[in-house]
Amino acid sequence: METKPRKVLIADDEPDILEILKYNLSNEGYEVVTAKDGDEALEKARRNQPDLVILDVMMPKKTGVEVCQLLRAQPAFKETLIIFLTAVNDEGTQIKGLETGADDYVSKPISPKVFLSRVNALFRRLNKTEARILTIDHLTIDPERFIIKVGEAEIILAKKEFELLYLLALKPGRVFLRNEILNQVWGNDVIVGDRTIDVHIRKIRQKLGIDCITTVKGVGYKFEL
Amino acid sequence: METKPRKVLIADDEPDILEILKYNLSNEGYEVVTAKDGDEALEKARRNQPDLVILDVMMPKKTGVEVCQLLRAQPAFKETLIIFLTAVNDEGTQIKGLETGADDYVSKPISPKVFLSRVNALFRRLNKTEARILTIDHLTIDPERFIIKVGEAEIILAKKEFELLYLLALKPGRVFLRNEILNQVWGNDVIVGDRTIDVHIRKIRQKLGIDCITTVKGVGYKFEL
DNA sequence: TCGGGCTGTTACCACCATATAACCCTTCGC
DNA sequence: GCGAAGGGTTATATGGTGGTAACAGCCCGA
Repeated sequence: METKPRKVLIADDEPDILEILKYNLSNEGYEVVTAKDGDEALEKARRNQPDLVILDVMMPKKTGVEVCQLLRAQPAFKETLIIFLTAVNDEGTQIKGLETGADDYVSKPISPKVFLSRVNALFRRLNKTEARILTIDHLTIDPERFIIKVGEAEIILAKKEFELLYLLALKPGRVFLRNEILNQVWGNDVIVGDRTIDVHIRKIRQKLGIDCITTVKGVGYKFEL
Repeated sequence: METKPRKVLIADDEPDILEILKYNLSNEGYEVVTAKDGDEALEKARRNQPDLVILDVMMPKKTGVEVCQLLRAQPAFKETLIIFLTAVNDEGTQIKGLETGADDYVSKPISPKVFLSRVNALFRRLNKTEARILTIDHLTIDPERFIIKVGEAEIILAKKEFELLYLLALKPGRVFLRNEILNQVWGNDVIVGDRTIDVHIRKIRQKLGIDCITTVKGVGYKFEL
C-alpha cells in the first residue's frame, strides 16, 4: 500500500529556520522543499504542488501574506494547507493572515516539537476527509467510490466482497486467520458456515481476474500480488 | 440543506473568560453553550452535539486533556473540532494536547479578535460547501437559482430533490451512505422512514431523464454520468 | 494406498435492500 | 376554501446478495 509522503514547502529568508524545520519535518517523513523569498516560494509551489506551505511573513520580494493571497487565488491551491510563521507578534498581522486563508499562525521563536505537533494536527484533520485509497501496483481500491481498478478496467464488487478484499489489502502479505476475517467483516456475533469465506474469496478472485489472494492452508488468507 | 448556526461549547472555570468568549462568538453568529468544569463539559457536549469544543486545560473535576480524550473515544465526536485554551505555556502539555486529537492550542492571555480568526479559520477549512455552480458534462446545477440544466432543457426540482442531487454531485463518484445523506439533507435530528431516500432518488432520476445516480447496494448512492 | 482434513467449485435459494406505485398529509398561492 | 405541489409513508415487486449444501480435488500422514 502506497502512502505517498506529504510534500511541504518552507519559505523563509533565514537559513537557520529553514534548516531546523527541514530537518524536523524530514525526520517525520515529510518531503521538504525550501524557498528563500516570496517569488521563489510561488515558483516552487507551482512546480511541486505541495500539500502544506509554510510561509514566513517577513520575506524579501513578496511577503508571506502576499504569497498566500496569490496562492489562494489559484484553484490548485484552494485546498492547500498554509501556515504563517513570524516574529511579528502583532495582532493585526495575525488576524489578516488567518483571514487571508491561512490555517495556522505560529509565532517565533518556535519549538520544533510543538511546531511538528501543529503540522501533524492539521494533516490529521485533512486526512479524515480524504479517502483511504489503496494502490498496490496496478490495483486500486477506492472505498469512497466503492470501485476496484485493475489497470484501467473498473470492477464492481458486492459489499461483502469489497470489505473482505479491502481488509486483506490493508496489510499486504499479512495472513488473516479465518476467525479474524469473520470478526472484521461479519462481526463477532454473527455465525456463518465455514465455506462462506471460501466462496467469497472465490468470487473476488473470479471478478478481479488476477491472482492476488493467496491461501495459507490451515491458517487463512493473505493479500499478495 | 441546513445552514443552521455552528454550535460551540466553551468550558472554562473562569467566569470572565467564559463571558468574553461567549460574547464574541455569539456576535459572530455562533450558538454558544458554556460549562464550568470537566464533567459539565462532557455532559453538555453529549446533549448539544457542538461543532466546536473549547477546553480550558486546567479545570476542576476533569482537565481539558481528559475531556478531550473521552470525547475523541466516542464516534460522535471523532470529527468535532477541539481547541485547547490555557495559561500553561508548557511545551509538553501543548504537544500532548495536540496529539490527543485537538485541532488548535491557544495560550492565554488571548486576544478575542485573534481567537475569533482562529475559530473562523478552523471552520473555513471544515465546510467547503460553498454554493457554486456545478457543471458536469452537459449537466448544470445552479444552487443559487435552483435550476438544473440537461443540455439546453431546464428542469425544475423540488427543494429536497435539489439538495439531494446537489449533495451527490458535489463529489461525483463518491459514495454517500444513506446515513450521510440523511444527516446532510434532512439534518441529524430528523427521523424519517427508510424508504424516503429511495423515493426522492427515484423522482430525481425520473425528472432528469438521464441515469446519473448509481445505487451501491447495502452502501448508498453515488453521482456518476 | 487409503483416509482425513482442508480448500475449491458449483448450484441453489432465502432474504434483504431497493424500485416502484399508490396514497396521504401539509403547506402555500390564489 | 380550493387545487396543486412538496414531501413523507406504506405496500408490493424484484433482483442481487450472500449463505448453505454437496461434492470434487489436493496434500499429507499413517
